[in-house]
Amino acid sequence: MEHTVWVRTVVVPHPADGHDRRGASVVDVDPSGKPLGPIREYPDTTAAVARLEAESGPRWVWTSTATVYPELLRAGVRVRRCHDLSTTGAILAVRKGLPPPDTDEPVDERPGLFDAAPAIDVETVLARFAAQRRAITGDARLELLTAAESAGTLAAAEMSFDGLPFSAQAHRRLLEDTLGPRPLGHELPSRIAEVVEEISAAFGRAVNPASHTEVLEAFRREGIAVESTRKHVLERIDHPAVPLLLRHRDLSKLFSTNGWHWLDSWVHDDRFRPVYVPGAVVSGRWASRGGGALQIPKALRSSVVAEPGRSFVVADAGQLEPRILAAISGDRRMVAAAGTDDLYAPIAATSFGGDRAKAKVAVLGVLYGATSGDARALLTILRRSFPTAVDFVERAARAGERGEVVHSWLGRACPPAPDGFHSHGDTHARGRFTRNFVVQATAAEWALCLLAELRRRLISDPEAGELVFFQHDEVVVHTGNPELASSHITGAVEVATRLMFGDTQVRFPMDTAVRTVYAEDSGDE
DNA sequence: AGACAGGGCGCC
DNA sequence: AAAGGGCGCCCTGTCT
Repeated sequence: MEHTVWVRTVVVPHPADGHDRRGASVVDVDPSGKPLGPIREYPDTTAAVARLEAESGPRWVWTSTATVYPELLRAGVRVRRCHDLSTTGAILAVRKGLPPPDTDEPVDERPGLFDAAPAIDVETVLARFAAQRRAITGDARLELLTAAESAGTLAAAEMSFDGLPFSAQAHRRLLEDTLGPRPLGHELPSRIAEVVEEISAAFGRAVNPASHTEVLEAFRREGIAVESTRKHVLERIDHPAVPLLLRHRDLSKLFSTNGWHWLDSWVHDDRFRPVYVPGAVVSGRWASRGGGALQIPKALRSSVVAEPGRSFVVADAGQLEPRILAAISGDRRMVAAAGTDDLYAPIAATSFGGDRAKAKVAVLGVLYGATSGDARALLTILRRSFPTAVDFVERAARAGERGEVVHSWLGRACPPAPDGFHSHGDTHARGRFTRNFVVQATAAEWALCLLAELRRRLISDPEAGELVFFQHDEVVVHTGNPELASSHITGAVEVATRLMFGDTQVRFPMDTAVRTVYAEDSGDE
């Protein structure tokens, strides 16, 4: 999280020419991006980075971690710090009101179609870095945001490379128990085929349960008017096909999304290796491409099994977004509530006669912009005792409705409203988006600072284990020493909170569990 | 045949 | 238990 004392070293790998090794141009720069010496040429990028990392451990400046770091990891080379021009550039571009760049592939990494010349030269990289430094320097929050974002790109690449320990055997057992034996070719698993038969029998005719129109049509023939096939709509219908349709949906989801084909594609050597895309969500949250890493269904988590002699420390930040709202709004009573382990309890006591469920609905309504009568009424009650917190998000909502841009705590801008927004757009939807953005984006920043600090600690204390999973407000460390890993998580929470909010009263308690299997044994929340 | 939109679900 | 924000992914159905 430090951003000033290390030397920055720009590294520009030469274009790959089909050989195993490619060279690189390397030059040290000062914090403004001015070269401190000549440009050096190295014949082997990974060897050069490995040596310089061991010697001085600079902050590496490169076009994008996603394109440079994987080949270093494959060669067994890891770095501690970087400045990722791609994700930093995206943050700065959106702050200038430009639409977020396509994050699939950095534009400057795309090789020209016909020329064999370097896709990008050192001068261009130096100029780009200098321009970014000019935009960042002097803004401590933006320094923190971009440093954390870059650290996140390293963590993402490392987690994709290392993978999440996963028992293919346990997963196959789950699939066979639930779906039947693996089908051949394009056949349906036996359990799904049976349910399809039963559904057709219940309707007295062949019905494809995956087709909304066929299902709606089938109900209509039975004299049942139904507007959609959503679960909660179907559940209100008294018909023998309903439980079969819902069962079919569950089985199909498992088969098509996390079935044998998913296992073949994403799990090798008992590691699930998803592709994380840091900062791909407008709020700064990560996305994943393929494998559905950030939507691992609960049912599948019993297949996430630690290696023998090791375990997972699973830690998620409880009630993160309401606590973030307390911190950024500075609402005195909300901050006091967020200083306790269960922030809903004091809010319930203050505003809802001790009814915790009502307090929770009211707070979530504030965060998301409740529209229903019930939740709005609760929101009005909440406002009496917590006016500063409620006003904070309502101001963001009104700014959005006017077509304005809002910012997170560290200065991440939301994308501009689309052209013609006032004439065609749903101003209330935009208001709900900007209202939620200021909280969700700040929560993502807090989590990113936590991740960066935790990563830093785990690198300097290898006994403590490795990061293997990160999902919005949750980290998983795979470790042979869970007590040590837990203590680093606690320390990282404190550092992240201080970096973001200084000496705040708001607490960010982590629900922490040590397990050999990722799945929860029990419980809610 | 391939792109795209919308319904639906499940994750935070 | 609601209902709001953000995603990814699967399916069908329709368009080119």
